[in-house]
Amino acid sequence: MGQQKTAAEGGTRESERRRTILRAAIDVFARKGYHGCRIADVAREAGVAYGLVYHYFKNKDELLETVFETGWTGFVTRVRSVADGEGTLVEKVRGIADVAFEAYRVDPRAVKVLILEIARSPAGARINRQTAFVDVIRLSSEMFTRAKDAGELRPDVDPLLASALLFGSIEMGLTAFVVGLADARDTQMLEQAKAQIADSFLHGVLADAPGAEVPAWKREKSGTKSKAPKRT
Amino acid sequence: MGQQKTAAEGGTRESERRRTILRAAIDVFARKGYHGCRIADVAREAGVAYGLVYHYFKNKDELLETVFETGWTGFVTRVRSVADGEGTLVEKVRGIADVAFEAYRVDPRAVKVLILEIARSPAGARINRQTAFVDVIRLSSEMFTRAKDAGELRPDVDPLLASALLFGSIEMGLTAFVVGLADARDTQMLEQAKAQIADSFLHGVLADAPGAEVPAWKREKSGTKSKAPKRT
DNA sequence: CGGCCGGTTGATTCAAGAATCAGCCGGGGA
DNA sequence: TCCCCGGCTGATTCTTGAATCAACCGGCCG
Repeated sequence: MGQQKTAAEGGTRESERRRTILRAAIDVFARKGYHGCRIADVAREAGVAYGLVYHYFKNKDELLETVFETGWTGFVTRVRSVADGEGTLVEKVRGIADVAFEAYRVDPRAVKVLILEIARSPAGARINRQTAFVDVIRLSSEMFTRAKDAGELRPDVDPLLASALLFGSIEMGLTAFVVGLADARDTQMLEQAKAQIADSFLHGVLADAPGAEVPAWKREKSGTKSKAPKRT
Repeated sequence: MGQQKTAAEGGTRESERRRTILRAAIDVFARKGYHGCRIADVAREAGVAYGLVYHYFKNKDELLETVFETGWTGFVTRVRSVADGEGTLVEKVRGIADVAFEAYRVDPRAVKVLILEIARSPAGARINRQTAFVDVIRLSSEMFTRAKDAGELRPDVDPLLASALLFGSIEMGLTAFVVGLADARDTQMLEQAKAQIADSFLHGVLADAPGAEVPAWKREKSGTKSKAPKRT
């Protein structure tokens, strides 16, 4: 490839080739799983010689590690900016769900790899993967702590656990798509899932108790059936 | 190994070995992960000859498969009996959280393997693992559908998604312990987590809107079945 | 008593696939 | 023009660990 990006531009030292390989790795990992594929598969997918993979990555594990860092840091950054930014807890929770689902919309394969191969990487997984994962939980945990102090959160809710539950919901919601339980082609459905995850997390799934004031969460979208809950 | 387990007693001496191996497999998988361990590790852990593992199990994969079936079917059975049994949605949700956390209390290692190695087994995962996993979601999804018809569930909530979210919450809650984010030694904490998961899922995490009636979920311990909608 | 038989052993075999390495190629500087 | 250099190639080597297998117990039955 003639492309002489070279160091001249200083910026992204990352050669085109390297990125191609990374991209191929994501696709292959998503399709056959980390353990279920060989380096040769990645090379073929990238249209590159076997050895070149090793030119850019020390070994197979570093390849996965890089896929992880690439995708994860972006996610963390966005989540952080939401969690640490201005806004009510409700907005922030919605914002975080937004970030996650947007990531999925943009690159479902990458999200699949993150969820399937890394979030639950087997115990052996050295390095920081697990750590990084935990970091986000902590990050959002702090958000909840602040919200709690502000009285936005029920006082008997543990922030750390709340944080875990939020991401658990998001992850499993996404997993439903990843696994094919729900049809990801339907953008509509993505939107709805995102909304419901935030809603359920914030307000619960129960029909409103009789006599309780009906909150306005239904108004967010088509407020059509807004009066429904009222049971006897 | 000298230890002749009094063969005279007849009974299940044969399956005794098998069970020993299975137990060892769970422990080793939990410690080093399926891919991170060799059969030799399992054999050593079980105090058994390498070859014997292959006498009882066709191959490494069948070993994992068996661990899975053993643990999972028990779980599914319990969940089913709760989901299909009598009771309000609130009780059932609590019941399901109960089942999961009890399983963890009884055998944390096994739960760890189920969560880490199987629930999210990489794409390649043959057989029904993924299917079985999806089945529970469906099972509980039906429970939610019924609850929805009975007016217990908010009408704008999708049952399938609700189901995914419930298990997502439970799983991530458990993961917090598995990963060491929370201290599992503290039985107290297990109880609290369990309660909060159900509470959050049912009622949300938000502080009550001003003026709304305050339900009694704060005292999760003492028969909270309070005033949930009566079915039938 | 002897031979059969199922459970048991662990060294040996074998395949997969990770990692290496001896070069090739093409551009650019001398 | 020729040589150097670094990205690039892919056959070869090496490691790992799964799976096999021939032999070994020790009870039990004939």
